[in-house]
Amino acid sequence: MAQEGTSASPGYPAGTAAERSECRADRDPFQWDVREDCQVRQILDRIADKWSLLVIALLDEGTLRFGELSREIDGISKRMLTVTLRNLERDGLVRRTVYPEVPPRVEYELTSLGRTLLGTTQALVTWSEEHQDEIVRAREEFEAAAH
Amino acid sequence: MAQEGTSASPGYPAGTAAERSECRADRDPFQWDVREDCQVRQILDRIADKWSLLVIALLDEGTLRFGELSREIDGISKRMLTVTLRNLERDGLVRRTVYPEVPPRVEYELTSLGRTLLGTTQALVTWSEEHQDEIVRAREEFEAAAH
DNA sequence: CCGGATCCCTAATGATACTG
DNA sequence: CAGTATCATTAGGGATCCGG
Repeated sequence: MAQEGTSASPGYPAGTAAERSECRADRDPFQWDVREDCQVRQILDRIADKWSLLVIALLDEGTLRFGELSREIDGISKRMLTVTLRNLERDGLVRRTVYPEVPPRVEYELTSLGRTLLGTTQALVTWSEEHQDEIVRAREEFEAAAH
Repeated sequence: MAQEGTSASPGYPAGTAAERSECRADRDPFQWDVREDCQVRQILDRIADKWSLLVIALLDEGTLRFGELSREIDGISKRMLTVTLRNLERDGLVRRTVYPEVPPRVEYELTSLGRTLLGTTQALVTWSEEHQDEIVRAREEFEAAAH
């Protein structure tokens, strides 16, 4: 338990308070802060993650159990699903509810914060669907050009 | 040259034609295809990439040279910038122009296809900026709960 | 100045076995 | 069922040197 998660769990450089406050400073106004230790970068790294995007998009449909997510997301391992869900829970995007039954049941759903992300993630998915042909074509051309 | 790129270059399973055609099949209509070998998943993996997002967002401002990108994106190495740019070029999102001068000059800009992604990537960045406080708070609560 | 090719190391991820 | 712990693997990414 020392290198889990897309980023380390407790992590972040010690004294980030000062850095955080001047986070958006001394750059031209049209550009957002791209510094590595910036909140935005860290959040982006979590959201724009291979599995996180899929989980969020799936939870659009409503509450799902661990096993359901596991089956829906082709190729994810139990481990990565756990890690991904924990990170999302940690960031307040997903709520985890344990029902003290036997056999145990655990349900996941988007929080209201998580739901504010839905539009954007869906936009990404939609974009991918709409442009996959163009991209495939571009790849073929690129390959053909024998760069 | 055998393990570069966010995904392998020539890659993709051999006979994907059949799979591709039935790609969106036998699932409920409200759900997109999440299969690992699906185009959408592969494209998503490329777009939702730590560096790709940053590069695309930066190229919003216009044409940039390799060195400029390198300096703007805090923490990226020459190598990863090269790899990222080549992937984006390969997918037809970025155009690379070499000027046969000495010293050489290479410029990168979004293609029209790449520009169709801008709205979405910016939305992601904006979302992150707007909600960073909530997320930081959620993390602190989560940590406090000593889960 | 813009990268390509290599070497190398660490972090990320998969597989498996175990538990409440 | 829903994880956790451990081990093994590998792919991501940095450093460096080289060529155009």
